[in-house]
Amino acid sequence: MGRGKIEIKRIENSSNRQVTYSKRRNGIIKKAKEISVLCDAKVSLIIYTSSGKMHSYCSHSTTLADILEQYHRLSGKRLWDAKHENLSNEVDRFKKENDSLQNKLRQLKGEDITSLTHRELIALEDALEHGLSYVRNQQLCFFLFPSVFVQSEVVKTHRRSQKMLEEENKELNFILQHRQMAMAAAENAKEVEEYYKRLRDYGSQSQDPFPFRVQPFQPNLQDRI
Amino acid sequence: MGRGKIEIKRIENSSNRQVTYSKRRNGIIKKAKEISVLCDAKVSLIIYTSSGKMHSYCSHSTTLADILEQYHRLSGKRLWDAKHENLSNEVDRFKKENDSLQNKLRQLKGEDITSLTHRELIALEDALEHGLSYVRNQQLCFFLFPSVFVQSEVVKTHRRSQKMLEEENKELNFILQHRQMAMAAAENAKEVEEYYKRLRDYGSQSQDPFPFRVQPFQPNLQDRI
DNA sequence: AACTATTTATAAGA
DNA sequence: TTCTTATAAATAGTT
Repeated sequence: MGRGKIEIKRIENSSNRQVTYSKRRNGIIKKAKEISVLCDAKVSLIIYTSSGKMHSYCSHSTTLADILEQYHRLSGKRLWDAKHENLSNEVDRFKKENDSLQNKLRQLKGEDITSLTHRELIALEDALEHGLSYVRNQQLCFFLFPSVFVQSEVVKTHRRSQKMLEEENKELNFILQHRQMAMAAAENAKEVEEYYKRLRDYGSQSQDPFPFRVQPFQPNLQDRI
Repeated sequence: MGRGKIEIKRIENSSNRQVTYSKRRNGIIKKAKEISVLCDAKVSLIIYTSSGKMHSYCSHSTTLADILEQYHRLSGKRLWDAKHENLSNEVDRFKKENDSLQNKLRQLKGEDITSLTHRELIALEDALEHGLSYVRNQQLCFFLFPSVFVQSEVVKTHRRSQKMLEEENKELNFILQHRQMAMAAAENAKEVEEYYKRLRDYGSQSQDPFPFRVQPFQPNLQDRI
């Protein structure tokens, strides 16, 4: 219907295509209206091009949702099923992942570990120790460079120096203790001799034979380094 | 278009209406096909009468579900049922929870912690330490009762006794060190006096003034308890 | 966007 | 329903 007959195939000229689309779209929507009125039919028409513009027609006194509901009932084709199923699967997937993550978290917190094998326990311990070392290292970084973005190389280097510092500290503390003990020992040399004597018959006595006057060094001092 | 012009209003004669419906339905579906081919358009057409017969057309290479999906996106009108929306929400919820769990896990592994505050780091460290103590405790249980199902009460009790054991061990080690020192000090009393003298002018010398003969106790001995 | 020659759809009849 | 056909409607190409 027109000046010439056309073959029904894609119109390659874009503007021609656009014009034809516009004309025929109006035509088809008019037809849809007509059939819905003439024949008391329910019609839903959705039409859009690749350019994205969408037009739709839905016969009077119904909604698209109604029509789709009917479609669903009459055709038996459940439009949403595929989509629905996908979503359901997705939910399941996430649920499972969630459970597994929760489990891992609980295990890292030391809960629910009675069922683990020895090997798994060791792996868990390693993971925790690693985490702890990173966290402590980060705390140190935080303390030393509160406002600086700390790069991992710096972190590593720093970590090393931290270890060294700790070692040094331990040594220093040891020497300090050593000296304190030595000084105390010197001052209490006589008393020490007495203790020494007592020491020899230690074993027959149940109470501690060493009410030592020397200041005892704190056994947990190293923990506080 | 026909032998006579007709007014667009409901055709009251039922069989006429049926005939017209049939003819125009074919017509509109043909038009839908044509526009979809000519203009590269996506078309969805659902049409049915009160008598219940339904016909639908959907352009090639798409499905009705696709088109409705697009409709949803372009029009913003929701066609899904409540169930669907629930599922969508559920997926979102799980996704978020998952992200948060993943994040926590990463942090417990010591990753992504540069952005944490000091307070958060301390909490993290505490969590790791707790986890570690539980895991180590469990390892001990594993070692002690390899084939027994260990109930949590037993674990707790055992943990307590382990703590006590550790304390006792520390004390014993301390006393041992103490005595070793005392014995050594007594034996080296004279030397000690000399050291003591040296100690007084300590500060002018750069090298260690205390080449102590007393056996140094191992500073990491406690670590090995 | 309007025009119009032509094709297409279809109303009425069989 | 389907076929036929006269005629209304739609529209391709043009302005």
